[in-house]
Amino acid sequence: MSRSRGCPYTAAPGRARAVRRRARAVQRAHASQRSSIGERPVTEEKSKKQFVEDLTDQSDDFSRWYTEVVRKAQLADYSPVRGCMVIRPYGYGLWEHMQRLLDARIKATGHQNAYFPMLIPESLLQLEADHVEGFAPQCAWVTEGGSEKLEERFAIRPTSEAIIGHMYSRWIESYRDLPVLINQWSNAMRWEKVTRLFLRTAEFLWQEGHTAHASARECQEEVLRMLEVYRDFVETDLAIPVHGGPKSEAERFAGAEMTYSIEALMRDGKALQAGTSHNLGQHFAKVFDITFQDEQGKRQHVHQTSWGVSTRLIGAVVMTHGDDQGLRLPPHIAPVQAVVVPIWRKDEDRAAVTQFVGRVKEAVGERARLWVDDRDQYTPGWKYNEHEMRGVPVRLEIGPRDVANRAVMSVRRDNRAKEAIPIADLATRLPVLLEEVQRALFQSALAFREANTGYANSIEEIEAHFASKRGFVAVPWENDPALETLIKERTGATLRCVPIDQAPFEARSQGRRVALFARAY
RNA sequence: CGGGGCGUGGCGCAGCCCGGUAGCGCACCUGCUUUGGGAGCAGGGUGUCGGAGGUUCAAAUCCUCUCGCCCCGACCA
Repeated sequence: MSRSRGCPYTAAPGRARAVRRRARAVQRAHASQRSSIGERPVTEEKSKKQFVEDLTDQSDDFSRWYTEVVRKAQLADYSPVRGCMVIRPYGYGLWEHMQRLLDARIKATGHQNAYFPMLIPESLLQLEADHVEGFAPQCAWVTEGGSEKLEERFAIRPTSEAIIGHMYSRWIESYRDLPVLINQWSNAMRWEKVTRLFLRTAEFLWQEGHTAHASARECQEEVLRMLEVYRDFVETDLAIPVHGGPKSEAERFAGAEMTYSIEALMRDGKALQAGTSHNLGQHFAKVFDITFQDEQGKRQHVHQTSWGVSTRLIGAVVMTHGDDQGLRLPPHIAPVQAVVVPIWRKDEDRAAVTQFVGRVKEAVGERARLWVDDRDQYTPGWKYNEHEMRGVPVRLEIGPRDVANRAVMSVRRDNRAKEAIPIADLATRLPVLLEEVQRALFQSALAFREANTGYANSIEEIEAHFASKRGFVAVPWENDPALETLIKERTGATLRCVPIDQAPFEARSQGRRVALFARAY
């Protein structure tokens, strides 16, 4: 038969089975005081079998769990350059699906893709004072070309407002040129002191949208439109519930008039900013001289927005859905949606199973991203663990018994529910099953967030909450920078955003608008 | 950027205190038996001990510097 070689996501050599008993024991001792918010009550009941043996439990050391799972599932690896990472095919596959789904939404809202250069002259960066103050310390600089020292050094883009502002000033003359709605998919670099795979790396991949509008009203509409695009994308395709809304002045993007974000809650109870949308007002228009003639022939500065999400979203997926057995990937972005594990004992079985697997592939066709794991050197049990660790949403076991029944045994990754699916039903049942997994992941993340959202009316109550717990705390809020600073000093929690959708808090807020506070990544 | 920890075959580690021919498990290769929750036996290959200097007859081991990773804090997307 034709072996399904060339699956880009094939696992490499397995991992050591030896459990580091001693090391684990030490870790547990150290971790026992830790907040156990990320721990599900049932985890203790692992009864007889540890399905995946060599992964640190989330409740033992969440950071360690994260790093291990990212590397063992082969999402990414460290590079020789400090703070940079190599995104491996399985991780890049996630990114490609995110790109595909988000790009479609960006285009559907009228934007076009373009590409601006990575090198930004220092003089351009310096034009906007807040902007340069925010980013200069984080810039990597190019000072030489070949063997010649450059007259002016270039920053490797930390973000592209400057270069894009420069170009827009040349492209925009009339109100008829507006709005300009451009997005770019690119890399960016920020010289970070502390880095974590995906969450904060020196170089990262992202998209950055940059738009210019004739009016402030239109500009603000764009800001909120894109925030909503992000919310919908992250909730629908990544199955991560988020709160979206404006940030405080303290958390604002360098050079922006107002910053909006979507905020997600990770399983260790820390918040993660998953996307941002900025109203840049006319700051950049003024310093880059981006003007247009309006219908009355009057010269005006444009109003601008910028918005972005990055490969950090991969980290968000890992930390929102992952459990002690490894990743749990949302089917919409899973590089492999269903893995087929063939099983046989005798040669006759093998032939029959192989033939049946071929029919299964045919039946599924393009309805799901299927991979037949027919690698000979691993046992079925080994493959089960491997694919669970890598988060494949559905496993299809096919052995002699299934061939006899003309069915496959499906097992969901999220809850291990088993179901025999007759081959005749597979084409319709599998896509539905994948949608069920997608929804279940969202629901469980939502339930987790609700269980980890508190409510506080005073600094004392906020302190009391963070003394023993993590998660979000909703606080009735009217812009109060002093209180915000106090909360940060006393609890380490920052104002994540003031949710636009206040419905989840109404029951307890008595009509008062709340802001969300949390310790954050 | 401060405090702590760790760098030894592909991975996980022992050896370091007390200097003396570099080891174990897994993985990998070959063969046979296996395959419904990380298979078994037999044989085999694998190391500039993170890097640079120093001390010494001799350094994985002692000293100095340096690079990287992890954790906790401060700072920032």
